[in-house]
Amino acid sequence: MDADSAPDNSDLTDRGGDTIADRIFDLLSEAIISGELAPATRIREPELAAQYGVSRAPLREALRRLEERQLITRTPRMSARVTVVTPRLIGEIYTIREALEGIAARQAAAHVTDADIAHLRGLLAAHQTQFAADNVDTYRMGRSDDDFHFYIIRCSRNQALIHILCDEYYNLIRLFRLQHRHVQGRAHRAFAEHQRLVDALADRDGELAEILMRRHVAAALKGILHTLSTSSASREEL
Amino acid sequence: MDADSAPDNSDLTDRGGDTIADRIFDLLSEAIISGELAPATRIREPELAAQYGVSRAPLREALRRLEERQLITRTPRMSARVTVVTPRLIGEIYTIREALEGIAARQAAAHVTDADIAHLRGLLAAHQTQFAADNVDTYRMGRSDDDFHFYIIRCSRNQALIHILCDEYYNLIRLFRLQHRHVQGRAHRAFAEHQRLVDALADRDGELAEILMRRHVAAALKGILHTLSTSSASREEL
DNA sequence: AACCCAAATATTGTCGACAACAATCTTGAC
DNA sequence: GTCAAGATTGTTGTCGACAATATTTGGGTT
Repeated sequence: MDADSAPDNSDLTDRGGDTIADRIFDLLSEAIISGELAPATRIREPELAAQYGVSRAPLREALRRLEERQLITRTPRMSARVTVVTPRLIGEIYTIREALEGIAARQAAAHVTDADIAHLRGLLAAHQTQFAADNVDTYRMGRSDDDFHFYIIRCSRNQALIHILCDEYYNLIRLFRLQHRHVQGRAHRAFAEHQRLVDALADRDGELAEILMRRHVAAALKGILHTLSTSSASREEL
Repeated sequence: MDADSAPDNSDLTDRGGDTIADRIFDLLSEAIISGELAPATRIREPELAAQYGVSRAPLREALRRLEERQLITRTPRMSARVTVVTPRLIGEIYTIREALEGIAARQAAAHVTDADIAHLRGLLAAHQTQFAADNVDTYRMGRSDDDFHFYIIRCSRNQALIHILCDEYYNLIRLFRLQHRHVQGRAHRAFAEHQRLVDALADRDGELAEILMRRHVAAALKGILHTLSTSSASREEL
């Protein structure tokens, strides 16, 4: 919208490797979860194609994948729109998350290496220093790789679990946080919970890790619902 | 392969409504989970396009969605292949299923209507007569709508759950059953378990329904692993 | 002034064609 | 006879164009 003149396809054509459709998919995913493409934004294919300097064919393939992941919503002959994540959907997802990340934590306890534990402690340390510096009460959700939850999920070595949680549903959670200016004030408690979780993993205590993770997710949802009920009352209906 | 001459696009062009890409997606899904397109089959786009009498553009969009649902596996510049569901993946999926269908059963107990219960009992009756008639020991998994599990999942009224289980993962389970000639001999026990499950739902006992469903799924996995270990030993390595 | 209907515009869905890359076959050398 | 390198075929990825449908604009009516 603001940059319709410069077709910055440098990133697209330069980086050799996979196809344009795949790269556009990645770029659009980023654009959506970063808020560059705001929720409910109408997506006009020629506009986007021109913006990224590509044809509509690979763009449409990317859109089809985004639709499959619920990042955009399409109706047959009308323009697609960036998905608006409703509180109801977020509740459903967190219910699923609680169960699935619990399983992931349990299985992670069975598969973590000492190097994994070291890496997780490193993430915790980084978060702690970030707290001290920023003095901001938000637990910034990392960019895929450096995210705490992502790492634990991947430690489960369960491909299906990794796919559902990391690829399909975390982006929707991010999208929801984006919409609702989610300042929870739960960061310090979450940090403590993370620490205990890593301790359980270090002990290879899968049962405890599952319980802690389930509580952690449930508490996060509770926090979300709280901020939602206090802020949305003045702003909007559910 | 056997029908390269007759472009049976009658189904495609006639049925008005949604787009060709959507219809091809449905047809290909059916073709894959019915075995018409056997696992590991190489998918050549021009061939399929000619077979269905359409262009490659909508076909590729459909393929992208199939890839996203793991029904086909693609590598950037090479032909796609129908996914081969490994025993490992099936184990992962059943672990997820156990948790998620358990939740679905619990939530279904909170939302089922008397009409739903009646419909479920109708399904049970139909299955019973089918047993008596066919005298075959397989619990034929229905075509989406008339399937027992599908119906319960939908009764949960949880959109995200419905999407993951019905849209994304049940097809993979079907695909696995297709590959492994899954004759479990568990049909009668499964039928009894289904009956108790409906009873629990009729009582609106969510807690019990969840437990029963979890056991039911876990038992199914156990049966699969059993047939796998006894048959694959003589046939194939895992 | 508000509302409804028709022309004009814009956008989507689909198609055929071309370039780049992978797979296969042929040919030649050892 | 076998292996390797080059030519050939086949397939994918991408593009621009066209028809069908949705959206917007403008005009007319109550």
